[in-house]
Amino acid sequence: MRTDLPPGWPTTIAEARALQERLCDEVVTTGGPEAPGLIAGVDVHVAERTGLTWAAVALVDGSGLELVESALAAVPTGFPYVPGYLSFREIPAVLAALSLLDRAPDLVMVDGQGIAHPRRLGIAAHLGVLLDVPTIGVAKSRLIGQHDEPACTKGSRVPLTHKGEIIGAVVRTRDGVSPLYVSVGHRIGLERAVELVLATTTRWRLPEPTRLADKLSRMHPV
DNA sequence: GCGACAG
DNA sequence: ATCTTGTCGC
Repeated sequence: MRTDLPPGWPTTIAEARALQERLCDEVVTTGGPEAPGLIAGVDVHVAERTGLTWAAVALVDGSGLELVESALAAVPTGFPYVPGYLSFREIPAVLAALSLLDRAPDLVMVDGQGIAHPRRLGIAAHLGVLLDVPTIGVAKSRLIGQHDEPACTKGSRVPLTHKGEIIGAVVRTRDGVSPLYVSVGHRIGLERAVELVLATTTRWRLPEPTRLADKLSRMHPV
């Protein structure tokens, strides 16, 4: 798995936008692992006080959903939060954390959008292209697109559309909780992405890989 | 010009 | 994301 930060990493919005417009053609929106043996969940926390961006990775067994390995890494915060450019703020830390894993994941679930993005390259899609590994975007709120309200029961879903395209699905992962925004990251189809998110969700709103990564990231040293 | 806006 | 305790609900 290629976890090195590519040379010429953008430092300005203009450079970042140019990179997104160039990389979006490399995203593969079909396929997906049938039964992923190892699924990684990633989450990031920015510590304002220390100027550090922490990334946590939770590697979960695809069948039993138990935690098999985890990693935590910090990198100096190098990019501001600008809607549409989240990857430039979080990916450096995420790659650092992924590089610490002993085993490579068959699938990565990212806290954020996949192709449900203005230029179809949200953080999950961007990370997938860099790693050349299947990824799914699992966001807690909407960035772009319109949709109806899904029924309140677990498993209910409605399409998320934008400019006449289906860019994701709004999925109720538990009865009565606010829905998740699931979108294709890389090397997977939307149907498979939604199936895998639901299959890895147990008793909480977030699927296990992402939930465990979130819990871990809240335990960063400082 | 005005409002929206992942984490 | 972050600031932040107790509290409402199942």
